[in-house]
Amino acid sequence: MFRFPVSLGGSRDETRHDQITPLDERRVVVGEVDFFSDKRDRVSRENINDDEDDEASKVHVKMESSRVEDKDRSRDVNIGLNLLTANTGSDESTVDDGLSMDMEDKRAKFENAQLQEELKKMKIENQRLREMLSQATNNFNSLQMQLVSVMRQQEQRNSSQDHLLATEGNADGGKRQEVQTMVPRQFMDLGPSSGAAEQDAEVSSEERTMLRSGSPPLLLENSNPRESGKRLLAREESPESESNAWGNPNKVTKHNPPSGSNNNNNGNRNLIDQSAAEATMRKARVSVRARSEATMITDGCQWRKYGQKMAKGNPCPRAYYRCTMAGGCPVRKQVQRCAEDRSILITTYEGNHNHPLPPAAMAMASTTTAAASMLLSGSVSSQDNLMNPTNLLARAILPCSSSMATISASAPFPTITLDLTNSPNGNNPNMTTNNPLMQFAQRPGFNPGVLPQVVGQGLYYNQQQSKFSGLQLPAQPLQMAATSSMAESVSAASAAIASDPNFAAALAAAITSIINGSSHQNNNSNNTNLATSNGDNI
DNA sequence: CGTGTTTGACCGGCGC
DNA sequence: GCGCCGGTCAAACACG
Repeated sequence: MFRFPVSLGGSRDETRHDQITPLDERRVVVGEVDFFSDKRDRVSRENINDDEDDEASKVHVKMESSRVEDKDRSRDVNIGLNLLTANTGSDESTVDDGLSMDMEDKRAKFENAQLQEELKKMKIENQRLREMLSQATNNFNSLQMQLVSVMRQQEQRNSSQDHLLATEGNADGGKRQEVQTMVPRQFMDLGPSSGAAEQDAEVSSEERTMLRSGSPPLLLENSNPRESGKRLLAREESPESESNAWGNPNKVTKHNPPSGSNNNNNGNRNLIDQSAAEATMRKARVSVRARSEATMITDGCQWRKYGQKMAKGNPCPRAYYRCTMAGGCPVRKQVQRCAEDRSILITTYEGNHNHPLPPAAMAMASTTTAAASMLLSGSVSSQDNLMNPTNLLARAILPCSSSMATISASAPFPTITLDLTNSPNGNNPNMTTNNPLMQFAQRPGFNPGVLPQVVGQGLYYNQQQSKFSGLQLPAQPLQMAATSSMAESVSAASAAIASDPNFAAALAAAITSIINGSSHQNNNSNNTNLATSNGDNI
């Protein structure tokens, strides 16, 4: 049996932090800093509320509703009460004695109050629906524009590919040129999808490998007797991770058959494409810059340090960590202090978890995964250190400024950097207020069980999940996941939007992921722990 | 004794 | 081919 804590707050450290004053917090040097603690959010926005911190979601929901009620109460003064007394007065007999008059009056008031309560609820619901509609419309427009862009790119690619096939003699050079021009789109297909894009993704992935390694990806493992095979195999902690191709990215590409015939490898195409996509996903990195005096940020996962190196150009050593929550989990992270500003901690995540995550870990995982999905889906420009200002989806998920999130697709790995060190308020050391991803993850009402499943690429549950039977995550057939998860994801996303407009940002990434045909398995509806702990989210 | 950390060695990729 | 560099391994060590 393997159960994760259901508290949104995650670790006990957070609970402790909840009890200390900001002054204490400054004094205490913690071992880790948790960017997804909802404490600060609550302190800043809900300091009036003295509710217990047992369940952050409940607290938040309570506050939100009370806030609305306050707002509506003021409306009552203007509208409701006057109407109420006027109406009752007109309806009642003017010759009644005072006692019955009072009773009737009270009853009428009570009824009117009830009606107004209903009215309030309907107004709130109406407003919520409007927001949903607005968000959905925005996202739809963004996606539509992106779709058009993608289709255009595909057309260009197809035409250039035909040209390449015609001039097979110079295929190599031609491919290189093509790949270079297609860099922003080369990660387009992350999962098993249909259509030409799949083929293109496969091709471009292979070619990317060729470009990176400088050698064809074919049979390197066997062709290199110089213990490369031994080395590579030794790097895989478990046969599972190797079998599902979530291990070393280099190795993954080496397992792929040659891309010599970049079309009609139908026999293995799905497998190849998936491997390529997974390899790409594994390569993608999400870097989080945040101010912290601690040695490592708390992201809810368990990490084991496996190395430390002095990186060039930085006097601070870089530490390498591996996720140890499950055997063979390919996720790794690097932690290093910024050379310019030692108070900035740079944490770089790589890979995807192949096991269920506790709620505390889902926050960070979903954030980084959303960013990675966005990066890999081509939703953002891969121009180094530039966000394409015309990319609406990228702006939807990272609308604040280009200084907050930077994309780097330069070799060796495409990396998206979430910079949490710049605050519009200037002095907030946690710097999360202008980051929708962080806002979303920080919200007390945030249901960490929603996004990870919506963002399909993110929290990858493979067949190893049978080890974690305590989470009631039965493996679903892939096809079923592809169909049912779609509807459930949309439903979950809608629900989350209703509770939080900021969810739109995450939804943008989610939709991107879905559109890209990610082969995620939907465990949201099955994860009773998460569902029950945050069920009163709306 | 089990688990996690440290640290020197090793490997592959890449540029010259 | 060589050297640099990032990343990883694994033996030694520390700790509870």
